[in-house]
Amino acid sequence: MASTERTISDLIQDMLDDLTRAERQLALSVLEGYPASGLGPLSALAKDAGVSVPTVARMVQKLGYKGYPEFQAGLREELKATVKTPIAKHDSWAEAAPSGHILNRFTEAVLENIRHTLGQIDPDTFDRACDLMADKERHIYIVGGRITHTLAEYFFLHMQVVRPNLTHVPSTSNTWPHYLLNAKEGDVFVIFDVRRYENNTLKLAEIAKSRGAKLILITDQWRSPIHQMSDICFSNRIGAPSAWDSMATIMLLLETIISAVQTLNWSETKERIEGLEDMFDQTKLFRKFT
Amino acid sequence: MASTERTISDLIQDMLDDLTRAERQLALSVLEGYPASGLGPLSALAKDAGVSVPTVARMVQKLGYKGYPEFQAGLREELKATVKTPIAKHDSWAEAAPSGHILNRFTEAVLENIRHTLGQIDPDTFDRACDLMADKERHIYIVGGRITHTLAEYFFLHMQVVRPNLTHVPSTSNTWPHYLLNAKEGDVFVIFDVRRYENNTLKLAEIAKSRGAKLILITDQWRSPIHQMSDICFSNRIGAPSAWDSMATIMLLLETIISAVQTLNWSETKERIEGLEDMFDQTKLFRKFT
DNA sequence: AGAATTGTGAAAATTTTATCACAAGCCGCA
DNA sequence: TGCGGCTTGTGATAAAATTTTCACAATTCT
Repeated sequence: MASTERTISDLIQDMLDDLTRAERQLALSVLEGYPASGLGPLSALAKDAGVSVPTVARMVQKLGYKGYPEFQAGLREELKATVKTPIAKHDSWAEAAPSGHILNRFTEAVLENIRHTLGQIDPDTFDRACDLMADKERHIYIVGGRITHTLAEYFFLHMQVVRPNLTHVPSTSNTWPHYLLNAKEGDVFVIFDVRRYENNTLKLAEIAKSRGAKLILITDQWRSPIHQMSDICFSNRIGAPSAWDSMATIMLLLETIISAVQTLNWSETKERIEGLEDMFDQTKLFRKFT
Repeated sequence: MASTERTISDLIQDMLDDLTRAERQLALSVLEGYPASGLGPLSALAKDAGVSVPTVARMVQKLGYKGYPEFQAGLREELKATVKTPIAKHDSWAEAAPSGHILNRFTEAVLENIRHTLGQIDPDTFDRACDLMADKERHIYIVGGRITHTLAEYFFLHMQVVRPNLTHVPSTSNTWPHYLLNAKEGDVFVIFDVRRYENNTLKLAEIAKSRGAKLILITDQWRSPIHQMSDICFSNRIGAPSAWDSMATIMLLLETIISAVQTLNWSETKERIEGLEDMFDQTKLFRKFT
């Protein structure tokens, strides 16, 4: 490389703060498909980023290039240089950090968790679970424990938009017996229980089961004892280089479920979502869609 | 042309034997600086390979492309795909599910998010942030918004064990002005703000800043407006095939931070953890671990 | 309301591509 | 050696695409 070690990507990143809306939109688009997106025609890039052609032209000059072709030449130069590096292997995620840095170690572990967890999920079971949760006739109770109640809440928050008829039950609270009074046959309990498994939650599961409810369990690889009575059980690998376990994989699973359920109920929940979005939409950050 | 696994490089190599002298010369030149050399102007490539312009034009058509631009488009396409980590290209994560299944689509998107996000984190910044959060002299305020308050709570929950002196402030609540009364110079605000950015949170950040606090912002790729006044900013890619964004990447980041901070304070953390464990054991909240 | 930013549409300048006819070069073969 | 057949380069040119720039309107921000 002729000039310096600084890549165009770095250059753009540093400028990111001083850019205006459209420019940032463009910059992010360039970084998004880096470097391929910058190697096509200018007009294609503009359309891709959702900005106008002149914006791209102005931006390129702001970056210090005389014109778009020169900018492209820079990208190609860089590309040629990186391919030469034998490091093409991706053993480091935070590329700027040494491979032993916690950023890389942790990420590596979580990815391994994801691979393991997803590899074990039976899609039919998954679909069945989603069907259950999409069924608006059934009331859904979402039960979280000491650590998992934040996950439960997150799940609740989103499911609330997708469908009516659900309740968030913190198993740590002592009010949960009241909720159970209303539980009826066919209702669904989505129960979070990871180590150390909580007695409260177990009790709650037992009672719910005895009342004829369906139990969907979200647990770890060692499986909460609840799994013996649960109808559907998702076990997630949660190990991490930390004093605690990682819930990131569970988060991924939850979001996937939300997405699936939302799709199942799409026609009916679309309006709910749009209404909500409108209510919360205060930002002018994005161009209006036309 | 789109769906097959065959790269243009393969295609060229296979043809290599049937080519004439000038064509082979060209082909080798393309492979030499693959793919950068093919992404410049046709004339540059010709000169590079030491062949004439028409030779390149003829060759490209021999490869089955309608013209040089189309050939370039193919290269770019390929480049875009290669940039995806081998791990992310794995098209079936839930191996039993078809590759179009939401389980695979969502997972792939999240992995791509992780790759992007981690790739942009500067490890020095990360370390600096962790140092700040490990400093027990500073009081730490953790601020979440409408969606992110669950993340904030999760973060709070764990940081609480690692160190004293921290407060969880839900920006949605109207009680937060009270918290600010106590904020003093040198304190740290960890602020969560993803689209759609919340005015409450922005106001809170402004006031905190004006009182001399350090601001650590956790936001999305578009960056909350708060980033202009923040001392440290982590931007996470959060796009997903869903009506909502995915917080899984943020979760990963948070857990990594927790792990790093915990390591910094280990001697003290250890005792706190043990104390906590004892307390929970005594109250029999958990089943015995065997 | 005024300033800054951005998009529109278009036209002009430039570059790039595609092609052509033809000469020059290379090769095997008699 | 010299002859055809094929390949390749030259130089020129037409066609196409791309870049660059402009003025002005729309918009967003302050």
